[in-house]
Amino acid sequence: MATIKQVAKRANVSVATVSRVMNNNGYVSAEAREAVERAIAELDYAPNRVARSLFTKTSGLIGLIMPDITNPFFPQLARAIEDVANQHGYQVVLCNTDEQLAKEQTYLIALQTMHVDGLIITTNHSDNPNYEKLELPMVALDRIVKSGIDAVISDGYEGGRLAAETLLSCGATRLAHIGGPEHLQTVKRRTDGFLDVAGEHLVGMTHSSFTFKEALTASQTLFDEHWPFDGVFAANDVIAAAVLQEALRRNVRVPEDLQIIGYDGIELGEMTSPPLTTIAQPIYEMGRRATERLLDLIEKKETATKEILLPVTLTERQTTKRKGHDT
Amino acid sequence: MATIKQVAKRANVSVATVSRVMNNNGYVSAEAREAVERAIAELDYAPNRVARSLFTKTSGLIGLIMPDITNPFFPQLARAIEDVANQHGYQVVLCNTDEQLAKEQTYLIALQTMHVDGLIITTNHSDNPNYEKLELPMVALDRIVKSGIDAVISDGYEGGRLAAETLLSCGATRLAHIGGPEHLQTVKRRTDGFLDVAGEHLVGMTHSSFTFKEALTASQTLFDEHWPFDGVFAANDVIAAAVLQEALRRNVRVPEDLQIIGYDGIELGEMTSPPLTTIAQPIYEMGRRATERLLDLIEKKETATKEILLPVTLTERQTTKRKGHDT
DNA sequence: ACTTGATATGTAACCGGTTACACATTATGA
DNA sequence: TCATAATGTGTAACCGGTTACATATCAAGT
Repeated sequence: MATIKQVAKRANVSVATVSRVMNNNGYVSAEAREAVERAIAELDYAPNRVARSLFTKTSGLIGLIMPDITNPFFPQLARAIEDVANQHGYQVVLCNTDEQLAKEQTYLIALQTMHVDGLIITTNHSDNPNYEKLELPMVALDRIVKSGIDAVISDGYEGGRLAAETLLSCGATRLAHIGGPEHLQTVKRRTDGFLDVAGEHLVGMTHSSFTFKEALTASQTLFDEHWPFDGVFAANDVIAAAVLQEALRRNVRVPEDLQIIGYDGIELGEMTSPPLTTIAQPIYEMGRRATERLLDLIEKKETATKEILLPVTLTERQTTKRKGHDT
Repeated sequence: MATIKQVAKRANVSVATVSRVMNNNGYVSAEAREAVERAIAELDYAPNRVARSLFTKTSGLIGLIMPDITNPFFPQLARAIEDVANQHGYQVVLCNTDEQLAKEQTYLIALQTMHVDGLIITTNHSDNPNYEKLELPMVALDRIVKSGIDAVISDGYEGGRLAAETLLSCGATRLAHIGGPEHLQTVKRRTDGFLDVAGEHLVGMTHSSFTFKEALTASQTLFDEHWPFDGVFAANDVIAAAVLQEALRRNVRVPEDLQIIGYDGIELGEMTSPPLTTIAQPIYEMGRRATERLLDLIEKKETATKEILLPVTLTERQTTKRKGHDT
């Protein structure tokens, strides 16, 4: 890799001039510029970002902290983030924390010492003190961090309500629910919304983590302890898939005998048989907005904290009956 | 963030001594060491990786180039890679190329200028010349790059054979196949293995990309043009899920009337109803091995090229009939 | 007692950029 | 015509580490 010094020598100018044409600032004569550009082309020169980073204290790196990229909700988010980061010339560093404080702490230090320009956080125990003392632009995504940190979330409460309303308007009368991990506020809101509308119709409820295995166990518990019910709202699509599988295994017909609504709108929902009706979050959009916001924080030095709340929509597939207009 | 100079001043030593205790090399007296350690603790000092990087020309970063993290095969791979990288003090930079040469090229330059220590490549047109001229340790994962680049792959040919043998030994006699993208050698081998064993029994075959939507279209084509068949081998689990969905939609019973075998062994396979029988690649293991190999290349300066071929296994779930020993 | 090697530490050069500053030269306006 | 501003360019300091090299002390060996 050529260095700026080599370019300077070849173009018969000083490194300062080369730097000026690279960064397009300061005065440079037309001839000098041309000479430098030719030298750059000939040497296939690209400036060393590490060196630049040392001086400017910006790295073009953004840290992405998530619990586990393996959870099917996150890849889409990561993709959106990486896409817009990349469009703006940033790269993203992937960190899986498994929600372990110790791992988070280690990553935070690593990211800090490598001078990332900002952080997107899709994980945290809401009591995690690590972030607040960090002096880095950051935005929480699908999570709420209590102090003055920007957040991009979707309207879980409304989503929960929508799920209940849909189930009810599709003829379900005995509702059940499997909630998600209780420490996740954004997920708890789905449950809150659902319960507020379900009211008297609720006949059973349990909780599960977002792993399929546990969701299956939770589903079994739900069936064992609360059957019969004719409408289930699951806190995410993975859990919904588990409910569906368990229902089918018990020869319960879906949607005839039991209607199921999931949450998230991940691709998995299309792949089950029958495909899942779900409350879809605008996942890609959430990632995009979060990253754009972060870049604003980084580049425009905005400071006012903002919470961006995105709407959810019902994606009707085949685990619910058609309501209203029948085709 | 404190600098080495501040630590040195506080400990009443020179920066060289601080550096020596940080890196644990050179001679340092017990008192000096202790003073430095105290200063480090008091100032909460962590060395600036950018500065270190500039001198040492190593960054502790490895670049991960994949087509699309959104494709459910890749998150597990990414997780494995990130895990072992992290255990060795490396971070990973995520790059989604969509298999576009231009994007790859851009990433390659970006990664190079930020001095990544190595590359893991899970994508490429086998004719891509970009990598060969790069002087970076790298290993191809689930892909084969023709020149002398290390590769970690699983035994697709054997997997294809195993799929056919399983179908046959479970009583299928009319076999069909949906292959993957034809430019992917590792995927083509699955088809080769399958065809070699299926032989006369093959009644239909088509191809599909790895998106669910296209797979669904391909499935429909298969049914429209080649039905009846009683055993299908799909080139990956996403395609298998599509075949399953289409079969069920046509009221074909699985596995009674039609047996289906997928490939990959991703979690999705557990979540369909019924869950998919599949040829499982040791995905996490592949990611792990690739990363370990890369770190060897980086740290031990190994040079001999190696191709690591990992075995696949049959994961029997419920889209095939039980063969042999009935429980 | 004197050479020699091990131990200990500081100074300064270096990595490859950016930019403040000094110093020209040329254009502009009074 | 001359003061002043705009333009153009190079030198060197700086970012925060690492390490070669110089220097000094001390213990061991002869």
